[in-house]
Amino acid sequence: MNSNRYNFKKVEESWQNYWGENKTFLSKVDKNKKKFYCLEMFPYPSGKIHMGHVRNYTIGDVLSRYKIIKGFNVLHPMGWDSFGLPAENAAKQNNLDPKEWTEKNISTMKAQLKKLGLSIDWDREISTCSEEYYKHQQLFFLELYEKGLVYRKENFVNWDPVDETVLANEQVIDGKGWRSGAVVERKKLNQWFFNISKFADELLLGLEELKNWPNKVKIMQKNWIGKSFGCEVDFKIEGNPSIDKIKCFTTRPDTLFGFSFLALSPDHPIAKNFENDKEFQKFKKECSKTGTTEESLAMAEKIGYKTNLFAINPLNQKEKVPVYFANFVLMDYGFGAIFGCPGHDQRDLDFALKYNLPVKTVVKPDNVDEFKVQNEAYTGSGIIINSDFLNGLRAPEESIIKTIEILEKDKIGTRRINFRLKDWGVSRQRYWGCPIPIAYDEKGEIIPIPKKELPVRLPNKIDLNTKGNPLDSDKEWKKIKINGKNCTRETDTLDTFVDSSWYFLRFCSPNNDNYGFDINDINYWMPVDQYIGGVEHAILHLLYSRFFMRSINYKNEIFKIKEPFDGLFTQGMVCHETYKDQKNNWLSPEEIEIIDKKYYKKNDPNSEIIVGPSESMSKSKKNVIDPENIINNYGADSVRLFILSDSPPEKDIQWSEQGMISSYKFIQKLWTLHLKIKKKSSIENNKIIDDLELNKFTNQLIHKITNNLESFSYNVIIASMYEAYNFLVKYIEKNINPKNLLENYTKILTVFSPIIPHFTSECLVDIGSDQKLKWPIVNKDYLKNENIDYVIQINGKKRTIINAEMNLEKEEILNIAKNEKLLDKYLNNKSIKKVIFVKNRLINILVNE
RNA sequence: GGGCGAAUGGCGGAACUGGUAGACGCGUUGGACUCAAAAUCCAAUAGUAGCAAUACUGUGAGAGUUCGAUUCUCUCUUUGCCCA
Repeated sequence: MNSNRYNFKKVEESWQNYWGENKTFLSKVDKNKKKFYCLEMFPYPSGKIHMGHVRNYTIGDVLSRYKIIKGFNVLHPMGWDSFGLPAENAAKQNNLDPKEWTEKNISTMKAQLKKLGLSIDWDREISTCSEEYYKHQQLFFLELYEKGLVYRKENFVNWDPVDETVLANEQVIDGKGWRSGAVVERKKLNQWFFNISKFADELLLGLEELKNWPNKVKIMQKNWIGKSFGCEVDFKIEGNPSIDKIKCFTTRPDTLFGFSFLALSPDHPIAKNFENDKEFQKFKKECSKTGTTEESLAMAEKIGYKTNLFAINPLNQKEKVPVYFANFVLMDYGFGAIFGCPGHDQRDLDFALKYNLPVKTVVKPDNVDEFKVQNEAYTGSGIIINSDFLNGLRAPEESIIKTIEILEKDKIGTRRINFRLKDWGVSRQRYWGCPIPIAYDEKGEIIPIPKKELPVRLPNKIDLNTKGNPLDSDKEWKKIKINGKNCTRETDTLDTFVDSSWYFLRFCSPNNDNYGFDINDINYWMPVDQYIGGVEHAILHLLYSRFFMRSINYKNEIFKIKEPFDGLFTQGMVCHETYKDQKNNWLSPEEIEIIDKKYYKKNDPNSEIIVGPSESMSKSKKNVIDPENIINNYGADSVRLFILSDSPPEKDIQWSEQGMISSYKFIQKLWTLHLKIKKKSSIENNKIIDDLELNKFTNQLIHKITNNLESFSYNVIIASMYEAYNFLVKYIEKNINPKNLLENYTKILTVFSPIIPHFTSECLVDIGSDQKLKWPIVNKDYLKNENIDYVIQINGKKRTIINAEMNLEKEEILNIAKNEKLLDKYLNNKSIKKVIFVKNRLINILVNE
């Protein structure tokens, strides 16, 4: 019996070797074939692959393999997003070189990915930290600089005063540095920016073309870009002769008569006038404690500082309201100044209630006579009231247009479109990133590094334990002579999002030495037909990539691509239960054992374990399952099968050991079935006619699996695989036609092959099939059944099911129903009012009660 | 605080354009094999009542549209994700 067991280790290894040696997945430009570019988001080489990778790359692999069998010329590459902070941190901690650390991780992870049996063209492997990659990126940077899409300006960063370093947003926890614990300050620094906002409107419009993107991602990007229509309004200021007026942006100029204060960002230029005011300084410090994220601003209590200034209502030049600095006004949005209308904006209302400012109602909902805003701002539509000459206008549609007209006529305001999207700050004060190819002369003027001197290489030996930016403290590296002039290099490196903004182009021509890509390759392979990755990149990475294509395309005759990703699929996370002991320490699943449905710490029957909810696998909660162990124990096909089986790919999946084992057992059962089929199909049998039952089943199965492959319903495919197994186990017990069995079985193995490629390859060879797989064509005749179930409803309630011929007419079904004894009690002595008939589906008989 | 989703047996989930709710898997229960266990195989499995045929209830809650709603509309509850 043991000899009949399926040896996944042997089989999987031999097929992985076969694919590697024969370069089965090598892709070449072939203009006679239709291309398909399948790309999964490339991993950061953090050390080992995790279950999220397994899921991501399995989904992509199923699609790639399916498209290959369908006859497409498939490009399915893999690379490494290998610059970034973790390498620098790990290097600091263990006194290593980030490069060595990264390369070691890449080789580990590559070996792990290969064990999954992915259909990847490894000849196209790239790594963003390699000179071969980043030298092209530096050239792009210079080209963008020449086109005026890159500029330098001062901007705020999170500054850790103890470590003397700039912190990324995720390194700021509760307003403190993650490492030092020091209260983070806001500091102004000169930084490089990509002019993404230049393309704001185009990026917004482009979303409409992306038919194969999930709606939610498009909505997120739309909100991120945040186009709003409104106008800028000048408010005359009294109280300080040097301040004449303040410009505000508003989307609701029609509520101007409801204004009761003017609020400025603490960073507004006017703040200079208050620099010496101790109260203001205190207030500003208080504001800087609130984080920079929108969330923290929205949640924070609204605080303000009242100035001695007053603003005058521009519409009637009469009303005067106080001017405040307020923590909830952002300098980056509009002009860093808003007028507060508490009646119709919740934030303004919160502020007004706190500082006892008047609340005026200027919009009244329809169908209400008396209306006054109390504790909740009214933002809905209605009629303008209490607003002098605006009274009676329909808000917001009519009233906004009308008010802007008036403001423009009186030259106190201008129609204006505003975007929330800010320019992309790409400077990072880090070592492990792509050096920015810029230098400064002795006067501080910007001197681009001459293109022929690229790449600007990172220095090899560097002390990472200095305070501040390591490159900045490398005095030798910084020195450079350009055209005989002594210059200093830029010591910031590029945000790693720049690296990932064009890597999909590089995959098309990974070995092109003189430029980042070859235009002929791009024209064939791009755009990516299907991009697959986590939803956490829904905004930044995808938007930056879309921008980067436009920035290359800008003032460029040859490069035509604007949208890099034609199709997008965002997969869910892999989750696992969390465990804690009584001291509140996290425990990993390996430390747990379950006896009689109770959880214990291994070898400790007295321990009590608190089982927490299933959450996304993370090292900090220790609820991680190591894919390599699982692959070693159960094999790649079983893991692939399980990771696809339990949930739809776009939703979260719960990791379950039980589920994993059952997938493993299923592969074993399939093997047992395979051996039986092989034996059965080799026996001569005098039955000659094709077996209708099997042909029907196979064709319906192919039809179902094909549709579900197209719609990413991979979990339903697995269900169909079980159904196929259940069917075949019973079917082969019958007296069958061996030739027909073999034909159908080959087709079934073919449609299983994207999911469990090692297993099906082995089986196909075992039954003498050649290696050239062809996706079976469905014979539509077999999709129809002669007999189908008709649902019989009486007054809308299902009463019985009748199996009868297909395509029966209403009267025929009605007659059958009338003769059905079961229905007598519902139909006898009743008159039929109406009959609803849906062909080949149901009949609903309405009778008088 | 805002934006966007989701809610179906004990659990994960399925259900074409409104037309048999619960496919498939896990778990559970019973049985076969075995000295025994594991493994494997067979059967049952939404709830309530019933020996059964069958009947009633049932897709987070409440309403609405419809001959018919898991599916469409509105209100609410809970929950998840995202916010440089």
